[in-house]
Amino acid sequence: MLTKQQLEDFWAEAGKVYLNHISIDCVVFGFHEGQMKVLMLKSNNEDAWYLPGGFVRKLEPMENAADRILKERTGIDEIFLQQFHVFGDPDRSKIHNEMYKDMLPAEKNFFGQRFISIGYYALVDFFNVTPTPDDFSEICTWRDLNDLPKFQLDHELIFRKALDTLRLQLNYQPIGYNLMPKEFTMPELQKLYETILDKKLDRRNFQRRMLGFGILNKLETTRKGGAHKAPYLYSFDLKNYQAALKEGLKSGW
Amino acid sequence: MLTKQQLEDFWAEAGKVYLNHISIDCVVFGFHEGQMKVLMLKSNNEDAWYLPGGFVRKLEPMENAADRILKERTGIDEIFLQQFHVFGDPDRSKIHNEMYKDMLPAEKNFFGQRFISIGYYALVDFFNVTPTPDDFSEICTWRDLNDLPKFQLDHELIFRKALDTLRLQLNYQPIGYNLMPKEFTMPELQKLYETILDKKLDRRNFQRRMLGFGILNKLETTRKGGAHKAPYLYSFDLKNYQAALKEGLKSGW
DNA sequence: ACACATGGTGTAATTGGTACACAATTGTAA
DNA sequence: TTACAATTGTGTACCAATTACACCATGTGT
Repeated sequence: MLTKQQLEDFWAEAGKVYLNHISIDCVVFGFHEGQMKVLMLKSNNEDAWYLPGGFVRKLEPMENAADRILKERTGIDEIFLQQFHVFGDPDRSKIHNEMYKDMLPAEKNFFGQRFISIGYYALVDFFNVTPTPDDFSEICTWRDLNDLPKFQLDHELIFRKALDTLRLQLNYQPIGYNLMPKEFTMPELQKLYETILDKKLDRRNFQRRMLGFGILNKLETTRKGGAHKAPYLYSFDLKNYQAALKEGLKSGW
Repeated sequence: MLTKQQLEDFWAEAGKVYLNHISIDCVVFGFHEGQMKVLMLKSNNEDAWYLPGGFVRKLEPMENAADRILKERTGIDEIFLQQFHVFGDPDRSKIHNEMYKDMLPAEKNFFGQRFISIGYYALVDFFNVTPTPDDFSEICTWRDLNDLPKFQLDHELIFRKALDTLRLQLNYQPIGYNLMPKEFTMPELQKLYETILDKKLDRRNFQRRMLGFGILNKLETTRKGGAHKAPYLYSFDLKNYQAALKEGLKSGW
């Protein structure tokens, strides 16, 4: 929760800069050590976590707004973004709306209005991100999908919908390319698919099918260090990948 | 184009009733005599066609707004609606914005602002619809997908995106159920699939696969009248259909 | 040297999709 | 009445894809 002074500092001018009633919420996915992660922020002085978000400048394209918001949270310039759903329930930010209503007169309180929020999901290479809190948060960090905190407002709904969308678009969007690092092993890629699809896949059939798509380059090197046989490294053949996605990766996982 | 008087009558109060910056555009699909149709309106005094649309009341849920708008255009109460994309380009309604700018002072001209439009697609039974013009149109009617007029603003983009979405969701949404009448023949259903997928399908394999899903009831009666063998009539088994859609109709069309 | 966990490759059995052939039904024209 | 054209209903052989599993290779710890 903000003090009255903060509220005035931040938002006295907000209504002049940003479009009223419109907000953006982003679900940023990363993948690290075989686990899917989502970027979240923890409210100042509250045990409530929320998704990176913000507002749209009066003349700014939607995509630019999402880019700008995520550049501030991650440090990344060109980020893979997809609009996936609009969250427009009139009561979705009721708690937020009422939180500050006694501090500021309604016409000065940007937070007091109804917001229709456009949901974007983002896919990033985990190692490129520098999580950076915003003005209302003390922590910005990756959270494991198996260990999620309590969400603020309707942000759990937004997150779930993003994950569902990811699952449905797995064969039509360059999801592997954007979530994996430049070089990766086949078991690592399989883990990503298993997490998104939420089911086990057969190791051998997965490998054969993936290679069959013709979208991977097998590298000379192997990943040393594990206590077992060193797996080969692969990279995506971006050109072939994008060509294959146009038709959809013909596959019923 | 409206007169100044009309503009004042309609929109003097609009800013008090509707959310600023937010609009809804709907792509209403119907199916009749083997052809896909889309519901469109023709502007008063202009050769420009547009999609049914409207605005959201200050405290109204988005879905209710879309329902309300379509009830006015079609007469139908409970309509199958799916949100599919947001159109937020700052210049998307430039023509519209400037059309009335000299008639009314900016603060009174609801049309003068930037609109972020939420796109919904709707699926209706052709026979249940009574196309009804709105205040800015002289004609409201079905247009064949093979004979589309010139679109106003970015409405062609919206229409295309809706059709693409329909294609992608064919195995996950009750598209057949909502577009076909209660009783229909197999060739009629096949025509629908062929239109949405934009390709020919094998008659015999289509029939076998459809029946294999277990989502159709074969009726006793046949459709007489054609100059050929009378085809059987079918109806959807809604319960099985919805159960099957949860998993997605496993099929690569 | 050996066990063990993991990665890489091959193969047989099954399933599912494709491409047809052929019979049945209906209205029309000779 | 009969032949015919157009369309629907059903079956089947072939090919491709998926699944389930076997076996070998490689690196680490004992």
